[in-house]
Order: sequence, then structure tokens, then C-alpha cells
Amino acid sequence: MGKLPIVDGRAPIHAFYSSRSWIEGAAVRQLESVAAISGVRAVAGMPDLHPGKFGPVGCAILADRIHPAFVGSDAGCGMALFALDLPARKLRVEKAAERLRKIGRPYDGDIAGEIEAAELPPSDFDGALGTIGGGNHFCELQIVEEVFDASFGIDRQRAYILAHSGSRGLGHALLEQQMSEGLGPIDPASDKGRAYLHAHDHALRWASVNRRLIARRAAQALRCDAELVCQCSHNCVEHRADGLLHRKGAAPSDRGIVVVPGSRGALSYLVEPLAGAPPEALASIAHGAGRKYDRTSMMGRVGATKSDRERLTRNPFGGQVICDDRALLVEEAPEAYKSIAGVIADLASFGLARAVASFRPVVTVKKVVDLTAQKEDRR
DNA sequence: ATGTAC
Repeated sequence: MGKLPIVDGRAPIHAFYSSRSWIEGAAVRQLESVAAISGVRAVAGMPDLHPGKFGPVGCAILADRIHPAFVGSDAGCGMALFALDLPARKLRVEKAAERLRKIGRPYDGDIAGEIEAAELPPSDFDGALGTIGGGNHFCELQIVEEVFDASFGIDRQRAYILAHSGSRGLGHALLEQQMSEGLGPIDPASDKGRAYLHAHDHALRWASVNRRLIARRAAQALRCDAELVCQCSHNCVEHRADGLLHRKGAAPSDRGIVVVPGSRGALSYLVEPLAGAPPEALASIAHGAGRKYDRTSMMGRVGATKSDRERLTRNPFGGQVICDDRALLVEEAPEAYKSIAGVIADLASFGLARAVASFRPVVTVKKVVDLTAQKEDRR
């Protein structure tokens, strides 16, 4: 974060992680820098905390004004879980992977119709609707590993889709605009504040529609239907009675069940946030495993030979990874992430959430390079 | 993170 002014003293930082969650010193320093910013009222660090470009990821920040940097470049990014009417026992990994490959290509359906049906205003970035994007985004076919609480209707006979994506170019343009204006805090009652919140809300709705369309495309590819189980954003800001609550890589704990995914080589957990959670957690929980190692160090850690790449396209459960981008395949290797079991154990021991069910990855779709389209482009 | 800077 660099040097930041300390004006009113420092806001309280509450950490909801133990030593088992591999918290880097750099991430804690970023948290302290945030707490020292004038007008910041409280900071909560989650067990998936790790350093980010504009500040810590895996935290909630309560402030007197809007800080676009705390929302980051992908407002609305989040998780959505869907149940498929597809029997888990009928799944064949190779066949499913072959069918799911097509969702890595641009959506060739009626985007304008989707935008209209969702009552979204048209935008310059609608061409990306229904696509996964890059970075840590994915669409994963999963089966149930274990059900801890049957009352939420998780059915071990069914297959599931987990979509992690965001607002694509829309959120990026929103932060770019703020950066060009100095990236300072904004009074929510000002014209600028209202304009930011309006664009932010648009990005959140767009991202939610995007995740639903990704899941629908996946279901169509698998010749079945998808039914929403839960969805939420983990990059956002909301106006509350006690201030502006920013979540940067933190899921809400006041809107029902939440998926906390592990890496593509680990289980994902559906959790129930607990009503009796301490208020210092700022109505938030962890949003995933959290990065353990930065992207640039991963090539040296996992190797770059053909056999290294082959290993990276499979997961420890016998599942497959679809990722044509070699660098991304390495950067997002399971080894780059913390233990999701440790994150879930921390959430439980601090009284923030309890596990409802766990899921195992069968096929993870990342970036697909369409060779036929490339050839056509060259002509 | 990015219809991805040069």
C-alpha cells in the first residue's frame, strides 16, 4: 500500500485466522495500512487473507466514505452454486470435459436479449456476457463429497456447477475511471458518490447475470438444467447504518448460505454463516482458500516441462482441468493456494460459519483458446 | 482483474 497518512489514529483490526492459515507478513502490513487511513472505522481479516495490488484481499473494511480501491478492479466478482438435474453416478470425466470445453468460447447466443431479460442497461462490455474470464475465475463441475447438514437440500445423487466470475470489462472500466480521478475516498451523498454506487450496482447485477449464464451454458453442454442454490459477490461496497462496508475477497454472512471454494485440486465447502458471529467480523466470512504464493513464483514451484503440464491438467480426484493458457495453468496450480480445510476450521473456531456440505471437482474450466477462430482471424 | 501495455 505504500505510505498512508495517519490522521485520526488507527482503526481496530480484528483477525479471524489462526497460525494454520499461512498469513503473510505483507498481508498483515497491508491490513495495518488500511486501518491507518483517515475515516476507516474497523477492519476484519479473514483466514484467506493475502496481499493484493490495491490492498489486502480476504478482508472487510468499514469506513466513513467509499474507497473504490477497496472494491478493486472486479466489482461484483463472486460465486454461484447450481444443482444440475444430472445424476452424479452418470458422469464420465472425459465426456463431461469434452462437452464443457465449449463454454470457454465466447457466448454466441442472444446477448442483447439476455441483457434485456435481466433488465440491465446495455453497456460497451456486454460482448463478454456468459464468459468466465481470466485470473482465478473458473467454472467447475462438482459432485458431493460429504453432507454435514441435510436440511439445506444438498443431494449427493446430483452433480453441481460452481461459477466464479465477475463483471469483466465493466468493473475494470469502473476502477480505471476512479484511478484517472485520483482514486481517493468518495462521499456517498455527493454526485460522484451516487454515480459510483450506480455503476457499482450495475456491475454487481451484470456479474450475477454472467454467473447464471455461464452455469446455463454449462448445463446446456451437459444436456441438463441448472437450478440456483446460492450466489453472492465478494468484491463490493454497501451503505449501512454504521458506514460504508467494503468487502474485498470476503463473502457476506448476512445473506444465507455461501460457497467457500478450495483450489481446483481441493474440496469446496458450502457453509452456513452463524447468526451469533462477533460483530467485529463486519458481517463477513472468507471467500475461498486465498493465495499462498504469488503468480510470478509459481513457474519455479511447479515446473514447466511437458510432464509438469500434464500433471497440472488433472486433479487429485481423477478430474480434469481445461486450461489452454500455459501460464495460467501454472499460476492457478492447487499449490498456489492455502489449505481450504484450514480456512473452514478457522471460520468454525471463531464462530463465523459451519460446514453444510463439501464438493469435489470433476472438471474445472479455465481459459479455452479457440484454434478454429484464431485460424479464421489470420485469413 | 482487463473486448489485456508495447
